[in-house]
Amino acid sequence: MAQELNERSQNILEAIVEDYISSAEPVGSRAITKRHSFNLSPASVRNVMADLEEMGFLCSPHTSAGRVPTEKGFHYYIDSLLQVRDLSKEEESRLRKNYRFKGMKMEDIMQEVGRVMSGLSNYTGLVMAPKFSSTVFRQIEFVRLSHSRLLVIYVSETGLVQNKVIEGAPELSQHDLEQISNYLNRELNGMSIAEVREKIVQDLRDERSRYDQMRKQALSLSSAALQDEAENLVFVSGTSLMLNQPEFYAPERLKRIIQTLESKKTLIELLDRGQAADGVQIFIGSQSQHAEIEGCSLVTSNFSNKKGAIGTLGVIGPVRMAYSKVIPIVDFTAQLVSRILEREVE
Amino acid sequence: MAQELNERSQNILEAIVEDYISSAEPVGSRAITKRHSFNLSPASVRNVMADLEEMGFLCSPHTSAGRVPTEKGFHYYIDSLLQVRDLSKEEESRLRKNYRFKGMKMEDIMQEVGRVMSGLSNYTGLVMAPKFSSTVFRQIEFVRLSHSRLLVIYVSETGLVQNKVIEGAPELSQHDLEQISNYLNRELNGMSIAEVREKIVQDLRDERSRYDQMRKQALSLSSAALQDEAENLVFVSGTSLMLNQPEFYAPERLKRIIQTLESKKTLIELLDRGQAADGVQIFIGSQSQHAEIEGCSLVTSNFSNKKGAIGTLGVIGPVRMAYSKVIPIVDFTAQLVSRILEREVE
DNA sequence: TGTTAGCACTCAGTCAAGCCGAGTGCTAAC
DNA sequence: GTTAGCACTCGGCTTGACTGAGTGCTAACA
Repeated sequence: MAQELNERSQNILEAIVEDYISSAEPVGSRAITKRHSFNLSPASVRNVMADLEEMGFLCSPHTSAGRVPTEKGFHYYIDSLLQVRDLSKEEESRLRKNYRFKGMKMEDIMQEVGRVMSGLSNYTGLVMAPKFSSTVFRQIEFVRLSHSRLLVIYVSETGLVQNKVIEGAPELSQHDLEQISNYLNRELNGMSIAEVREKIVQDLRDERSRYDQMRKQALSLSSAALQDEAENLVFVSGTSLMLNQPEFYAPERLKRIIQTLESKKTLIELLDRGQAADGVQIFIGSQSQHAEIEGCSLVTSNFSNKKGAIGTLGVIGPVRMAYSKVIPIVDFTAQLVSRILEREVE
Repeated sequence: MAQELNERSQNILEAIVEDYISSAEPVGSRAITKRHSFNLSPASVRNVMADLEEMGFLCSPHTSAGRVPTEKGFHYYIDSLLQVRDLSKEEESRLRKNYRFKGMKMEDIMQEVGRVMSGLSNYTGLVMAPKFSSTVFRQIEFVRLSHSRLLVIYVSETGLVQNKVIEGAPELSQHDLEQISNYLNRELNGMSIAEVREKIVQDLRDERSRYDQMRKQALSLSSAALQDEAENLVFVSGTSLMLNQPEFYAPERLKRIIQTLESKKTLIELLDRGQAADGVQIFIGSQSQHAEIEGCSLVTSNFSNKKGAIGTLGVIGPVRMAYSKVIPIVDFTAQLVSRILEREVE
């Protein structure tokens, strides 16, 4: 896979990819020699381009139309040619100025992060909040809504609030509920939801719970409340920016993409895959293995706190994405959000 | 405005509007005589069409292109020609089958309502939850997130959960907070948020609060918590369905529309206007007075419970909307949601 | 007097032909 | 190894002819 290219070929491939990124049009040999000063004639560039095409880095949509980088070409560009420099202090602080989180609850922060990332990059922003089960339990409250309906509210350590309605349990009074929540708040303090789930299963098997009525009720309530809880919260910002991309200007395609952004199911799968590894991840085109976002690339990074709550954020756009601009933005934002989760920044 | 039309003109106008709704193409005289059996020749229809055009109900995009209803034409159609029959029992129950709300929390119900409405109508669904200030207070809880940050959670009587982070108040212990929430839960029970706000202002002026420390703290905390709280929750479903409409297939237009659906600000204004009156409201095209959704119509209806919490839901699509199908859907859904708010249906 | 057949006219859309220009590959000279 | 030159390709644009859907007008008809 990691074919060797001599320096000239590398330079020309890089030039083609960058010109294509900014123009969305096939790049011709003359255009290259004009925009970049290689001291080479178009004819020589053509020779190199022919080689690159043979190696599979480029392809031409038709005989007389210049070349377009293939996915392989983009891969090579990203892996070997693209130099992402870290942001300078000034750039960082300029970026940081876009973010205002003071006094925001968790969902709003996630929303806002997506919005800003999208605004800075000019592509669609995605944020997946930490899986609920990976967050650390902070507090649970019960509110009786009606005779048979009970609202359960959990708060995670990071301030993420989840709530759920459960049916049944009409016999418990507000007083009982308070006792139960006090008990649970004491018992479960500092555990992750995943651990809480485990503990509940164990405790329910435990001998003691057969005799301690309150304990038993508490466990079965929280068990019901934790069942099939929506695991993922995904925030999408800047859907309309997809319309800036000329390559998406086909009715059916656009519809599929917008549907995908709307339904969030595919997005969760995509972001989950990004979560497998650390640092900035890049999925180019077909790598994503989702036909509905064919022609899209995804740049993601994880954010987390020390307690193991992991979320993922990123940017989705055309394969022809301005990676050199997007990567530092995603990288920086992920770090920033991690610090927010740790409450080092407010 | 309410011009008189003889029966023949009415029939022809109705036929044109309906043909145009289903085809999105200008309607010609021959097409009319073919699809509907008026026992009239195309030539006679043309005479009538010319009159209708002169009166402003129709217009022709160009000399040889059939006629398209104007907004005025649509108005007349809706006001005088369209007969919306109520749903039959069977239809109702068929519609009802699409909805499953059991065990859902309020936000999810709102989401789901939008989704189903959109799916049934094939247009984009909008739901605006009752203004927070119009909901009835049920319970308030405080959770300390960090030294200086406090999470406030309110639950409304309908089970709507709102939360907010407030800064400051580091001196209050968890015990203090419990006392305060107990106090507030007792004092504010059954009041609407608007009333709560009023009460807080009055009470803070009240002599007693100067001497009662806890009372004072409680009041100032809840005052901070209620300040500039996001009033409106809007749910949009089926954005991608906008792409089904051929008339929106222009880059800039589509972008504006999707942006509008995304930012929600304009939507709130629109839905607020719908809230002014009871029953199904219809805003046709320029009536909405928002250039960014030029060419769109909006069908809305309010839902509410007896305690005065009012929300609005509806459907947005092209002016050329299948009103006869949409209106009963919106109407029925609004009634259904009202009943859910009253907890007559679960 | 209202209805309709007939006719001339208009105009968007389609299709083919032709031109243009951007781009290529090959070859021969430097 | 580089490059100038040249023949060739092919998509995109323009042009013009044609088609068909539709109109308005007029004159004849019931």
